[in-house]
Amino acid sequence: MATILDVARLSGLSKTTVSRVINNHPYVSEEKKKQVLKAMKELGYTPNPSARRLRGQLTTTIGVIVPRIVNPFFSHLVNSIEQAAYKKGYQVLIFQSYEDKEKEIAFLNLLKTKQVDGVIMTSIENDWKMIESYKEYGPILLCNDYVNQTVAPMIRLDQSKGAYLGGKHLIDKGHQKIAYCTGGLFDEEGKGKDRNHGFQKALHEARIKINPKWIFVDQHTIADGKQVMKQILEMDDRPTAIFTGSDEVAGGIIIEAKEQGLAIPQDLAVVGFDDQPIAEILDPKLTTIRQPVDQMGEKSIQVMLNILDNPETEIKSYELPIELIVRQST
Amino acid sequence: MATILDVARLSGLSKTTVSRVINNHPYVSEEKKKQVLKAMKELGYTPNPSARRLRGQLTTTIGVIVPRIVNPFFSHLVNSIEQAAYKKGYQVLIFQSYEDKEKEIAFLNLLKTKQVDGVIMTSIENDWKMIESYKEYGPILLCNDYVNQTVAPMIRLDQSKGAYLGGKHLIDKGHQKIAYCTGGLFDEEGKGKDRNHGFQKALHEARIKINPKWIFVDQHTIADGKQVMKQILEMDDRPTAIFTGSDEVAGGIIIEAKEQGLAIPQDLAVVGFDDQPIAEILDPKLTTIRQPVDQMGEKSIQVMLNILDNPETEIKSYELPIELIVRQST
DNA sequence: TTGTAGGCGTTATCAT
DNA sequence: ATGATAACGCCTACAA
Repeated sequence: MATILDVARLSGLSKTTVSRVINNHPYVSEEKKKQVLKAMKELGYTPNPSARRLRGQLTTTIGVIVPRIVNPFFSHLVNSIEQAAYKKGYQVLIFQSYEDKEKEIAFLNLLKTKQVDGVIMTSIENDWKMIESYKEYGPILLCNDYVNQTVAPMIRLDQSKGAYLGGKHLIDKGHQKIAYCTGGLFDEEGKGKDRNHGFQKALHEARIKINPKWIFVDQHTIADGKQVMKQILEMDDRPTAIFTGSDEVAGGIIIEAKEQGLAIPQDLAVVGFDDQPIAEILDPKLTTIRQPVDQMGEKSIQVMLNILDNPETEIKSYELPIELIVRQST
Repeated sequence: MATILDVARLSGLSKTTVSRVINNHPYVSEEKKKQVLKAMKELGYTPNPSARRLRGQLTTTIGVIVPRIVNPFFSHLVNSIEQAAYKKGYQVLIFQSYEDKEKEIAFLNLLKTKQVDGVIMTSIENDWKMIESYKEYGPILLCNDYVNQTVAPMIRLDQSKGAYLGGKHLIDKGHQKIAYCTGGLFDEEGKGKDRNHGFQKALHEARIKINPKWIFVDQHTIADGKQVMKQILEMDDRPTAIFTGSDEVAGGIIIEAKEQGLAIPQDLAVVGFDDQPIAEILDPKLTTIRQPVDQMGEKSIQVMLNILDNPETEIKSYELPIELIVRQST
């Protein structure tokens, strides 16, 4: 592996001059610059990022933490972040936390050791206090997931509004018996509480009481959705509509419902969340809440680079529009 | 950021001793070991990977190149690779080439500069000759995509057989007018040629002539599939079945066909490729060729670590089983 | 069993 | 405009 010294030797100049050329510093004559460039090419020279980082340079790398990349919502989010970063000359390091606290911390350590200039977290596993302690090593930005106070720059969606829109839509369609399905819990304080609030608000406004039997928590996958549908089928008193926390769960519900001979939306209206590709693939096509993934990525990078450039930037929270997409499942 | 020197000072010992503790070397008394561990914890010390890499250590990091992570096939493949790597204490660096030659090379440079111990390529954009020149810096393993000679360890599937199975299945179902849809070209030598061969073989055996009008090249997405279906509908002489290069394209075809009032499989039988989650979501469920993603990841890591451990290992190619999954779309 | 010193490749500082 | 040198944090001969 060729080093800067090799280039220096071959071009008959000093390491310093070579370094100047590499980094586009001034005070290098055109002539010597050419010599250096030629030597670099001849040797197939590539600067060693480890040495650069060790030397304390910016890494032009941003870390992104997602729970799991196989979740289409996150793979699209990562993609949009990466695209935006690339345009600005930044690389992206993708890391899956698998919803594991320790893995999350392990990744945050990259910030400490200057492997990345900043970290974008699309989900939070540890307590914020734990994560906060890493802020001194570099900016941490929250995209998608968020905490309550504005303790870090956040790119967020009004999840509460999203759930409200979904619930309201079902009510407007004449439903009174509405089930609810979340990836989190139905606690006052747990994961997914904002969506819970929004949903509750919609029902409350219409003076509809929530039936606890129709609340399903910790549901994530297509398989989970099928399971939920099976449970519903066994009930004496069944809901006529269901609001879910993800398009995938909604998909599972629809598939299983059809399998069991139910008609969607006549026998059961279904609302998803995310507007993933699957929403248009399902038959009937899924009514869902659209999360503006591309904008989220774009904005995250914009804010992150801004902070990197100007560390004194005020910490702000940005809210992106979330909207209801009505299709055939309601 | 605390360094090894800080730990040494706090524990009243030398850098060497601290290093020994970090790396679990022998010849450290229990007592001093405890002191060191205590100091490390107190300072929140994390070794700096850049310094380690610069020093020429193994990085316990493996790079994976995929064309695009939003493609579910690749996100699942990456996932399985990462899972397998994690079990062995390795990290995975994910990189998207976006089917761009330069980006691919940029990533291969990480090998040169010892950022990763080895690279797993799930797709190849540049000529093999170009890529081969990076082999001197570390092992390059081909997983999924492959070249013709055994010039590198390869984990591959018999794509030709897969396409043959798909074509044969349609023929067995009584079809004579079979269309073909590929993500590559229909050349003798281009991308996707193995599948082309397999498909051609199946038809050839049944003495069916291929109708060039029914060949669609460079098709990748759901939108592409819809487009293909539209083209078919405009034909006077329509195929009664279609074999596609991906479940997504197949999905687009099915969605559009239903939209236009065609019945699947009565009016058009459809075979996909990959057996992605979407295959079971589609209605009717998709008959497709299953690629054993989990096994591919597992095997790739196994072979990679083996080579890392023992660089003289013979270069071999491993073939994993590919199979036809019959569902409702045929 | 423990410590000293040198070097990995780079860039910033300070000469010249 | 160019060059010598120190320093980033770590590991490992070598010495004690």
